[in-house]
Amino acid sequence: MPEYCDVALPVPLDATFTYRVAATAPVVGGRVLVPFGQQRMAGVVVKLHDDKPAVKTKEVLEALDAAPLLDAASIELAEWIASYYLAPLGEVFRSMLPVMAEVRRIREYRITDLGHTELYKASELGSSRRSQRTAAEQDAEYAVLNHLSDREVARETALRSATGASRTLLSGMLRKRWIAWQDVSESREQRRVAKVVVLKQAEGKLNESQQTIVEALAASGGRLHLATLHGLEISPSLLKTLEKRGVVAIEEEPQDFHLTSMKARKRDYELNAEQQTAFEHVTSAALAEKFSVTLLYGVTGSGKTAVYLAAMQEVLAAGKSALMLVPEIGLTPAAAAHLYEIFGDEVAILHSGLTPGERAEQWRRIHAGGARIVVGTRSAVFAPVPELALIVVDEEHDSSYKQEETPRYHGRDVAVMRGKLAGAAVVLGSATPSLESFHNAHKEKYALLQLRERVEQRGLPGVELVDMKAEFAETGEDHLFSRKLTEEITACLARGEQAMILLNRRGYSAIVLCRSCGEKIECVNCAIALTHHKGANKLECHYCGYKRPVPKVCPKCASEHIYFLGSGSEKLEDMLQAAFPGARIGRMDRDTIRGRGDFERVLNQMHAGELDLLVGTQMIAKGHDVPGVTLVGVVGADFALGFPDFRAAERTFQLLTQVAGRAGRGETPGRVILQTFFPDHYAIQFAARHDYDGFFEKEIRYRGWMHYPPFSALANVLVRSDKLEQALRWAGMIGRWFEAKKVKGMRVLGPAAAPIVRLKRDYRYHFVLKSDSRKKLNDLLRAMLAHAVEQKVPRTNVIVDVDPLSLL
DNA sequence: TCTGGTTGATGT
DNA sequence: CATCAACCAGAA
Repeated sequence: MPEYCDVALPVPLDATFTYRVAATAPVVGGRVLVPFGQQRMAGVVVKLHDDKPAVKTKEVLEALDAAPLLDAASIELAEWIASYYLAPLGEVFRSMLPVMAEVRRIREYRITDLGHTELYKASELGSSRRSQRTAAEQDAEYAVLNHLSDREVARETALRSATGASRTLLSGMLRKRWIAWQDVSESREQRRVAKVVVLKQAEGKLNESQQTIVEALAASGGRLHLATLHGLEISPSLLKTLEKRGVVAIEEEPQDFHLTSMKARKRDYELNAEQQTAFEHVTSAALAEKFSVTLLYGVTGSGKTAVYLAAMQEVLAAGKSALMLVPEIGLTPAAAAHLYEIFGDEVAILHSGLTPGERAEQWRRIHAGGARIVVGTRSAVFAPVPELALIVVDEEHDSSYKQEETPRYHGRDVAVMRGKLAGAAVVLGSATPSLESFHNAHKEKYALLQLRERVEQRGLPGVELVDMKAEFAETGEDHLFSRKLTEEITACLARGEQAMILLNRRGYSAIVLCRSCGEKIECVNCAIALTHHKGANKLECHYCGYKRPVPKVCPKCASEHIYFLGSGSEKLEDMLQAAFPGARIGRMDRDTIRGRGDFERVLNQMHAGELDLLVGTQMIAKGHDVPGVTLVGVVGADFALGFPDFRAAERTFQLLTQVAGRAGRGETPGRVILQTFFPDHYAIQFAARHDYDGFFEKEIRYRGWMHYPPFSALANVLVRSDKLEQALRWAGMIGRWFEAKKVKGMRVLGPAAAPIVRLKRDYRYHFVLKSDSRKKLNDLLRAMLAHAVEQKVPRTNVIVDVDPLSLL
């Protein structure tokens, strides 16, 4: 047995740690519980060896897995992510393995000699007070000392509930050395147990109802879940009696992971000619047992999902596995129900609503081979399915695939790398492919499949542009919706049809302004104007969540002339209700949709025809068919075009195309009224014509001129500190280092104030790096981080974002 | 990231 | 001289 193991721990350190192997043998790709500083942590073993390290080693406390959780390809994938995105390996594993959370954090306290002395002194001296500490505080401390003096140790949770001591109080006592603590965290078998009734002997006299139970048990092989028997309306006392007589026994067994006992029921999709071609291509790629990437570019409503599902059925039938990634909001309970219907218990659905425990349970089930079809959001790309043949990334352009915290990976790109390592087919699908993916298809790095027709020969909706500048000039009034849109909504309602209205901004009004002194009311933590939320009667920061009451007078000059400018979805709803008093209006934005259930509920109301109008933010644009919607109004979706972001045009085009695609999903053709302040902008023009190819041609040329992706590798380096002076100093220091480096083929822009210069109390400065070579970029970033750490900048205060989607 | 030790400011 | 937050180093 090797003597040492190298362990990747979930801390922001670019290193693995070497431990001595103890009695239980760790395995590469399995977890171990190890002491780390004062704490215990679970980490992943990446190497077993006999090289005595230079540093002193501690011993592994416990090997948590007898068999690897991660195979060689998964470890390689993790290492690729760590290297590509410059993230610590241990943090990558934490994202990959929900079972990393299966450690129960326990801290035990005990009283020290000093603490005993203090307690003794207190009893001797009675109530005398030695210091200015409050009596209440002193009493609380003695309560803790008394509690601890009665026993060897006490767990933190027990101690605190028994004495009511706060965390601050305990840390104060630790400083005075009256008490001491120890981390005794242990692995926790997260598995739920189920009670099972086992038939022991069927002989003997039984009454009728007892006989029923025994027969039921015998019929199902002598074992039945208690829950199943309860379902048959059998009284608990009856079972008790049988148990006492030794006829049955009630045992506990690890909960079976099957959430449903539905069998996969193959469904025949009716595919049109284009879909059929795509289906055949995807299926043969998936069963070819070699790596390939296909971009499935199909207009909204062309039936991409049917192609994926049909291909996944073939994969399943061939005894292999498939993964499907969907954007954050894409997994409604109805969609899940449909998946269960066709894949039965072969599908695992990983949505954002799962608790860590449920997530771990699903992970184990997949790992054990219990589900060969996995559908989920970003992190589902790591699902440990055996014999992976196909990975589908639906809506591959969607920004929710980018993780905005370490490790800052892109789910689509990880999917491609995983496909490469596993020798699987990867299918990227979208009606508005990202520039990167379409470019790759052009260069024939990816195969390209197109679906040009909507299913059932439905046409794409006609789009009419309304120039809001002209509208204002003509009416002399600043209305949220134009005369044209009002007219169309009126007509739509009169026909008894439904409409969706998009305003891509939350809240009531965007800015609160004092007319006297010009003061904008900003967040206390961020350099951001607060948004007025009328319903909640609060001003809210959309970045850090800070809330404050609506002021009656200006906080700066006490003037009463406070104005509310700009409009959000909340105001739009109000205005529409005022303009169309009879209409039933629903709203969909982060303020009205709290859980997945809310999303589903509003969608159902739309389907049932209980709503006439649905207003909302981009949430309403994301791929859900409501056949009754014949009109889509875009009140505001082009704000981004006013900002200096090289992806603004792409994002706006995608949003407009997606939302326009919501119209005319049923029999009746749809119509789109697109209000804009930039009627001549190419993103608007091409979106209005449903001309993705035209947009791509124009945008790709711009990217080329400007050396932006996909023609360069991009990274954003953000330096942050809660002290302005320190942020500036660190940014300056790193800036000078970049300056001195001057790598050929690399451009470093900055340091510059980040677009949001203060966010969540931190001051932020950033650099944008462009490179003609991925390797050069990666090397430079690596060297920069090493330099920053050397210069004592904490690792977490320099954030490297490779392939950033936004430069915030 | 978390923790503990050191240090310098604040205060009795 | 005690107390406390701010700063920093180290984790195997």
